Amino acid sequence: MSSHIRRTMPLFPMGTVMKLTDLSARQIRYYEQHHLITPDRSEGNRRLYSLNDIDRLLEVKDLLDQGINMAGIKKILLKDESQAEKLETKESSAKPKKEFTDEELRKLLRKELINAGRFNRSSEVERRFFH
Amino acid sequence: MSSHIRRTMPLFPMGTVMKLTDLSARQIRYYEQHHLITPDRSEGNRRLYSLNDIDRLLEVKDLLDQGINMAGIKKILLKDESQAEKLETKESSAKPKKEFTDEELRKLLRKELINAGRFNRSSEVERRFFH
DNA sequence: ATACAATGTTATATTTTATAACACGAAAAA
DNA sequence: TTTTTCGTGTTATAAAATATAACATTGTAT
Repeated sequence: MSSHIRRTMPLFPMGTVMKLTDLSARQIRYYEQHHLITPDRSEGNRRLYSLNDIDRLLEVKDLLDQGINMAGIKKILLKDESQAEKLETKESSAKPKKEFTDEELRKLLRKELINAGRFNRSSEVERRFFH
Repeated sequence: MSSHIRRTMPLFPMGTVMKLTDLSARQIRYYEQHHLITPDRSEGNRRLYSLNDIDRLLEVKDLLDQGINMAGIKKILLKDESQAEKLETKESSAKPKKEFTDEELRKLLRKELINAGRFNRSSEVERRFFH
């Protein structure tokens, strides 16, 4: 209930997020350009990130480390988001909804990653053996 | 165990701490003058506070709200700290401490900070903001 | 009334962040 | 192979956040 507030509260400036994620400012802003995060702004136009934003950035980093490109990441993360929304509204009207833990969300992600991995495997093979 | 790392990692700049504690920059620096906190510094001399620092600031605030003055607060808070120091030095001399790279420390911290709020009830800040 | 404690306010210097442009290596496309 | 595109680095410039220090203010105790 109030965990939503804590996790969405715009608190952390760029420097803190860079340390927590080991991403460069350039990268973080680039992912924002691609709508993977939408940090709030301070009165003076500085970005303020929430815990959710940082989580998302770490997910993006994971996916990138697995060789998935931005198009794939967008597909995965933004799709998962729309699904979660649908599930939430449906469940909340049906029965007292059960919150997803980050653990469960990550599991969902892994599932989709398998598909993404399959999708990309041939190009990986090409990279390793034909070039 | 590694919660010590998470709670002592210098991460938060002044602005974030002001929001988390509802204290003014003036107040925060004043309490530092009185050695109630000793925040780290960035390469460019900006203060970087840890979760422990923020906890301590909230304690100070509570005590002030109870009408206790700085002298009393110092007595109260610095008393059990000297005890802690004794324990620490005793422990650290007992067994050789394990080496961590900055890289590893951040990774650990990141994990625990992001996942903070699942079982851990040890921190006032976490109780207030991250759970 | 004076002195001190805790905090506010203001001014100035330095650091951090925002924005935008250009650059570059690697991979994809042509 | 040559040309694009992608993801990120780098640099320059402007604005915001922070550091420091001095002086001001309010309340409290002496």
